[in-house]
Amino acid sequence: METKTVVTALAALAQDSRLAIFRALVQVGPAGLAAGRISELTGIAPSSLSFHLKELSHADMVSSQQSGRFVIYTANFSTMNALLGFLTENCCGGNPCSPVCTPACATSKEST
Amino acid sequence: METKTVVTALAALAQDSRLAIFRALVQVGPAGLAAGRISELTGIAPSSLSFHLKELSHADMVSSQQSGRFVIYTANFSTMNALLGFLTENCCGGNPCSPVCTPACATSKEST
DNA sequence: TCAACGTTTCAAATATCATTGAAATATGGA
DNA sequence: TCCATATTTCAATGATATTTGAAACGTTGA
Repeated sequence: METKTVVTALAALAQDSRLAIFRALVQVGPAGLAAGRISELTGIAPSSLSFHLKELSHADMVSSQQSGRFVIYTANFSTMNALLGFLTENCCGGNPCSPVCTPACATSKEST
Repeated sequence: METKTVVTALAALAQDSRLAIFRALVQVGPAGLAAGRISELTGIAPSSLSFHLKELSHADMVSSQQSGRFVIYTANFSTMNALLGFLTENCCGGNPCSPVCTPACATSKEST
């Protein structure tokens, strides 16, 4: 995972509305949520929500798929895990300061 | 860990200079680095560095201690771990989507 | 085709952040 | 005490982010 990518991912999460959105999606799991439902749950106005979803999408923290007239958003667990892995990488010069493991969730994949 | 705290921590890391600073501190471990040394390693100008260190410090991502005329900065591993734990919390509604463990490093403590 | 619904785009206003250089502060040694 | 070193503060500038409402877009069902 590149530093630039990590900064983008962190920036995507470093905002009240987006963190709320992302957590809602993480907690609902792979089924995801329609944009309108996210708006209801979080109280974020549709246009503002769309802006933040695009931001999260651009950071690859969420994915979307059209379903009828709904757009379903889901958390990108693989990116989340890559992000978490990056932050603990090379901790203490690579010495085993303590057992480090990569947090994982369903649908996780490889990361660099 | 409160949402507000998490946003602050994420925002602290979501910036090129600060991520570089933090990673340098993570990799050097508990021994830490003097401000001037961080400036050398990262190429960040002293005044800018000081700004970012204050930001990281305010987010409780780093700690500092005076040592002679040097100020030694160290990564706050406990906060980092709390942060990582928060992001994986309640994943998929609390269902065991896969083994989730809290990444850890030396000197880690409790978190909420 | 038409109207309703769900979502996104756009432009403008406001707020916040990052960088710079100069000056200030504090520590240690001659 | 005086000077050099290490770090921080300050003010100003430029750049980015966030929110809002109105309008546009695409999908569905009548």
